[in-house]
Amino acid sequence: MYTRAEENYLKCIFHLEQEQKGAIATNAIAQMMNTKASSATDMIQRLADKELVAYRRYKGTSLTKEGVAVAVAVVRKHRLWEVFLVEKLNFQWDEVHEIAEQLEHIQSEELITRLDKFLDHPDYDPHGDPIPDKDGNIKKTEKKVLSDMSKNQQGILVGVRETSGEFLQYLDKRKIAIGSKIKVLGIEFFDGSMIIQVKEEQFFISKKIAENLYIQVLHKNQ
Amino acid sequence: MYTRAEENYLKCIFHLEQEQKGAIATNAIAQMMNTKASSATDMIQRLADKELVAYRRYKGTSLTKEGVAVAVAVVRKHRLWEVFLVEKLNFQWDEVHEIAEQLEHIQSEELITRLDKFLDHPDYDPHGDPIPDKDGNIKKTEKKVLSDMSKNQQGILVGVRETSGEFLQYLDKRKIAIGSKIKVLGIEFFDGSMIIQVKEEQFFISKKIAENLYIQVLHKNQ
DNA sequence: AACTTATTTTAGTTGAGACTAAAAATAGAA
DNA sequence: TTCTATTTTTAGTCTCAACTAAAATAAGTT
Ligand SMILES: [Mn+2]
Ligand SMILES: [Mn+2]
Ligand SMILES: [Mn+2]
Ligand SMILES: [Mn+2]
Repeated sequence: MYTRAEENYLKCIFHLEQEQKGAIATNAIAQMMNTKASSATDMIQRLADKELVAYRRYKGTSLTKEGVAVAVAVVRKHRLWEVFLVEKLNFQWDEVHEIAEQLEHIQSEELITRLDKFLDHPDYDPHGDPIPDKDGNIKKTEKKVLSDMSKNQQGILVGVRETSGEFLQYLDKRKIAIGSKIKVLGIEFFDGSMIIQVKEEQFFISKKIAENLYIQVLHKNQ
Repeated sequence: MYTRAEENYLKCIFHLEQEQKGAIATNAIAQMMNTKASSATDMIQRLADKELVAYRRYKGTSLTKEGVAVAVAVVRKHRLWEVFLVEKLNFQWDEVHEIAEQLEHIQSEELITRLDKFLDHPDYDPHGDPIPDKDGNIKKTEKKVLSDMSKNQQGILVGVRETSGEFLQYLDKRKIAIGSKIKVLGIEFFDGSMIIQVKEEQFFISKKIAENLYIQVLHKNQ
């Protein structure tokens, strides 16, 4: 078994590897972990001793096979608990992350197996992120960020990048949710802002918002 | 917020206070916590600094009002989670304690409020122990241990003292469960063993078993 | 009361995981 | 290439929660 801190660092490195290719900088890890670079170095070295990461000083860090396995297991637990909180306890999707940050560290294979079954083997969490299966396989949907779409394209909102309460509440207020059909009506080239259509309503959204919405593009006949 | 270790010590002291009156000996705490007396002293002194316990060196420890409140909140969480594990995830009653030991430390008022509602505000956990309400009130039933009952008395099994897997499986094997009606058919004065009747069947049980079964005594007409 | 034993506390270490400050390495600019 | 700014690592310190060994206190026995 690994400690809570070890699990959190592994998960952090895993998420960073999803976004960038190549070794992860110590500073990036420290920043995401809300800690100092020296603390990150410290932990990275411990993880390297345990062969959970490959680490070359000054060069960066990457997860080993075992490191990935541990990280994915934690992500699986996190997302399953988020589903539980929303589906069974009726939390809003912006309220569950902090609690799942705690629940993801509960150690019991059997618990997760049964929770997964109780939830009817969900494929996605409330934010549209895929839930790894028991063997660590992650169903990856080819999605693009809304800001990369062009005029008149349309698609389904399948996920969000940001998960802060403020952002999710911003979406709620506009009734934009996972599964919403979104059409790009116009793009302002100067600042990347957009006019989009969701159901009957049209919204102006900044580039910053558009960069945090994952869309599965629909083609003509869909 | 208190640390996991602090919560565990407070809960431990709480349970000891339920069984004995007066200040709790350091050794008793150390023993229940599976640690050394010196470690217990250390933590007790920290708890005393935070005014969670009243402590007089060499004399013993007792919980303050605040200490009781923290302990009861942890017990509430522990028992609610046990109900969840048994009622919703279909665990056996002997499998849930270890997992609940972890879940009881999850920090979220809202989570417990919603879990309680989801479970339909249960009064007792799977082992027959009362679940404190949100304000810390514990419904105490006057129960006695089976070994204190006399011949021909009968009652309902309302709780177990031991919660080890071996003991609970022993009961399962004999189909003795919370709610079972038990009648004392005979007592052997030499060793305190008993012959009891449960439904249609009769069992011989040792004094040790009888001391770990809590019974609500039924009178003549019940 | 004095001696012996059991309990409890103190003193000193350890490891995990954080921190600050200083040193070392790397990358970018001149 | 050499200087400078940035990144990263090392060294040393801190707190929490455990440990062992030794000292202090309490309890029990003769
Ligand atoms: Mn989350
Ligand atoms: Mn999520
Ligand atoms: Mn329990
Ligand atoms: Mn219980």
